[in-house]
Amino acid sequence: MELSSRQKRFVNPTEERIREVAVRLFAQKGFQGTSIRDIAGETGLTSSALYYYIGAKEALLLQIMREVTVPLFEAAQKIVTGGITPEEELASLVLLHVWVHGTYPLSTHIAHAEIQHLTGEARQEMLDLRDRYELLWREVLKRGNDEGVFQVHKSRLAAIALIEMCSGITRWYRADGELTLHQLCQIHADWALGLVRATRDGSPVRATDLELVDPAAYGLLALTSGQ
Amino acid sequence: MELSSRQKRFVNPTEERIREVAVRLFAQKGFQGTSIRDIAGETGLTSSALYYYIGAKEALLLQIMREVTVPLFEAAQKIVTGGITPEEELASLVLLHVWVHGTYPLSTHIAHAEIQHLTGEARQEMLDLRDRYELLWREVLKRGNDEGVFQVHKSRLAAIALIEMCSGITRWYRADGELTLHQLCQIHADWALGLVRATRDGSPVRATDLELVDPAAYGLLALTSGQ
Amino acid sequence: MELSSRQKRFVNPTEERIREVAVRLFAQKGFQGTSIRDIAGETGLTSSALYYYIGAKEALLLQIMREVTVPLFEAAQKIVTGGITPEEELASLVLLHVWVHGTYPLSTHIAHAEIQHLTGEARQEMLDLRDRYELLWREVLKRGNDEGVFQVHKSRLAAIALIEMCSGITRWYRADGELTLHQLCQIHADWALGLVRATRDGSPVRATDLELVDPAAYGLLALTSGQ
Amino acid sequence: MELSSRQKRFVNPTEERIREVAVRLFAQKGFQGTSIRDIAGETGLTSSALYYYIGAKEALLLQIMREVTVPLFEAAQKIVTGGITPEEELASLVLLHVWVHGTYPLSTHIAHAEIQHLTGEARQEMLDLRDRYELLWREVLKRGNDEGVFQVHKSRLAAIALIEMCSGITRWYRADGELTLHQLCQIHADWALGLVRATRDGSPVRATDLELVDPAAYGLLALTSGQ
DNA sequence: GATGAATGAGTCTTCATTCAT
DNA sequence: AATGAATGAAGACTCATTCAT
Repeated sequence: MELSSRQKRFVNPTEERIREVAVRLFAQKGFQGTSIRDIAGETGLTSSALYYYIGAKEALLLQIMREVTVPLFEAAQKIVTGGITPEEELASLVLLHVWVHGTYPLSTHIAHAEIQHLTGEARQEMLDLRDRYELLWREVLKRGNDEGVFQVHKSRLAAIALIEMCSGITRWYRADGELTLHQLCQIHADWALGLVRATRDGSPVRATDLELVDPAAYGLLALTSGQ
Repeated sequence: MELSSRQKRFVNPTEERIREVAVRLFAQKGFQGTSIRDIAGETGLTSSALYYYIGAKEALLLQIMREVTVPLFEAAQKIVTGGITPEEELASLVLLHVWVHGTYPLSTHIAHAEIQHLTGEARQEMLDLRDRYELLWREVLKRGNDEGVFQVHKSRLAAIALIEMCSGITRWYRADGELTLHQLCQIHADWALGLVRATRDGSPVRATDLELVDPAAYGLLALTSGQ
Repeated sequence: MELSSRQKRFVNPTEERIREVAVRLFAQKGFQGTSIRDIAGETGLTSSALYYYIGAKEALLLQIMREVTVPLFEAAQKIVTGGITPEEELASLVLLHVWVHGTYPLSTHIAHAEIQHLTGEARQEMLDLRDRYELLWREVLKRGNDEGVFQVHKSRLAAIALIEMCSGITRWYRADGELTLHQLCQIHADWALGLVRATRDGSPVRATDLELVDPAAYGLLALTSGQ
Repeated sequence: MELSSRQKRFVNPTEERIREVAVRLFAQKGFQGTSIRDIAGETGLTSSALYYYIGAKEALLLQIMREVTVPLFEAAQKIVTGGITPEEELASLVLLHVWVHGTYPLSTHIAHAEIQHLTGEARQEMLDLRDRYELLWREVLKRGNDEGVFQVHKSRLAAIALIEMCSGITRWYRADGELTLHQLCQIHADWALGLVRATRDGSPVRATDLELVDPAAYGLLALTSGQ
């Protein structure tokens, strides 16, 4: 699934608009449930004009997925190589994950739910990325376990369970709730530390004990759409 | 979404076969991605024959969803009214949930992922059921909190987080893995107790401390398909 | 290119009508120049009804091609194994070819001109059939040469040249001309004998010298359409 | 079908490149099967740039056809008015035809196969040219017949048959074969003389008996593309 | 219990072409 | 001399569904 030449250039207002609409519709009605004409209609373009920009419906899906999963993965990589304790790493991963999923609940939901509708290389690319992302979590769990800070066997399963738990937020969170996204991040981090039964010096580690960087400060995502 | 007269009767081998195939295909390719002809083809029926049994594609989806969510909800209700401690209730809910999701990963995945493709009353029915199911968990959390056994505020959020965590298993579990489903249930129950920071008499509650009924013993689901 | 199950059955009036129309349109406007809607329109069917019968546009083309090329090839095979002289064989092949191309000028023209629009196995099948057909002619030429009846080197080239010459008739012949198809067959046979400089006992062989079976007598083609 | 002002100028490297690509693609995939974007892609131009040069897709086809059919026709005219014997005329026509078709197999194939995709005047122009070309052959045959050199009645049919026979070469000939084009020309001329049963002074006329100008010497075609 | 035939609306996508710049 | 953006019509094909039999 190569991007058409048009797509390689820098962002362009029409492309942005298309992506915005597509993200909204894919999230609402699913990839298969959204027709090219739906997107064209809400964008104010003809469906042939859409093809000038996107090349194929699947390419649009891939683009939307990449836009949110690639930066998430890269930021997670940086956390893991940062010379901090396992509990800090885990909490940071949670903060990042929840922050990204809370900031871009639609795109992240799509990235999670529509992989099956990619085909060929594109699908493999996304599956690989997901696997590598899970691996990062898994290694943090393993190290925490080895150092006696966590008590969680089956790190692969636990990684999946933790990620799923943190992704649940996309199902209900919208920016105008009573809790700030920052608070939500903290709460989830604390849950994760509880789940892995993190203890340091005999007493449970709480999220509030840790000094963590607010993921908003990373400025890591310059997404123009994909809320 | 009324069931056609035919569908009210007791299970019938052809109907079962249809549901089996549909479950497999819906899980694999999504509801919209699966055509009536796909199902007919794999069942060995004509698509018009299918209509004799199912009435409409959406009715088939609803049936599949109900078949797994209704018994799950009813069993959960029984747990909650059972006069046991909050930690036992929570652990039992987890056991039940993981056991059902591990036993019927395809159907439960569909019930989770395809609600958006139901319309009208059917959709509302499923949304309500999901809400009421979440409410059961939420109340357990609240009681645990009130009794000082759990430390988890935001019980609504925590309920969702726990349920999502326990549902992650459908993404990878198949019956032939190295862990038994029984072990998986225990592991998840322990994680849940950790997450809510369950303590009794000053020390953390572990799943192994509790005497719980094996959900397999409930015999609660007589699903004929929908693995 | 498998035929859909529908197509395997015996001829059916609707299918026949479709094939008739398709043959006429493909011959007139080319395969690519003919749309499914064109065919549907002239058949009085909707384009979706068409798909019930044909499965795919390419399958329709393949069917039309097979219907005329397979019987032609099989009849040619019988001629070549018939224990007659090379000049009789050659003349018989010409008679057969001209007769088939005169009787079904549209289908044969399509079979000749549209091979490139088949893909995959279907294309290979038709190319192979054409090659094997040419081979039959070639072997007749070679044997005639070996026996000193013909003087034509480069039998492969000559075979192609002869076949092309005899196919030219599809460009102009329609049943209502001043010449009967029977006369046309004879004329072409005589040309072919001249081209290969057939001589027997020192004098040129003429088509009228030979006793040949009228190909109409073969009753070989039961084509219902495809004139 | 008027040529745009741009096209009337002398050949230009970009135009040549376009024609080269178009000839290759039209021959390979047919006129309708080749899109303007295909041509643009292989030329390295945008499709709008193409329009600057060609005006319309059909004009490109007409150009390609003219480029090869007009010089062929004009050269044939010169042969016929050249004060030579009918057998020399016929052989010369064959030499010319085979030489042109062997030298430009793609363009000649297109000129033969895609007439139906021209419309209006352009189509008429090409049909007329083809008819006038056939007429030249026909008159040669008639004269040969009248003079008792040929024995071929139905000169119109024979003309078509001969032309088709000589055109068959485009189906397989490429410059790198074992036979030179010169040899091929001779062989075809000899076949033609055999077909019409040319005899002079009681004995068959063979191509090698005649002194003929090598068509390559005419220098008649200054085609820049269209191999 | 089941099917062959059919439909109308819809699917994604490509087409030749235009035109302001 | 060339292009980026756009379009409207059309392309092949699939959809869920119906209904007489």
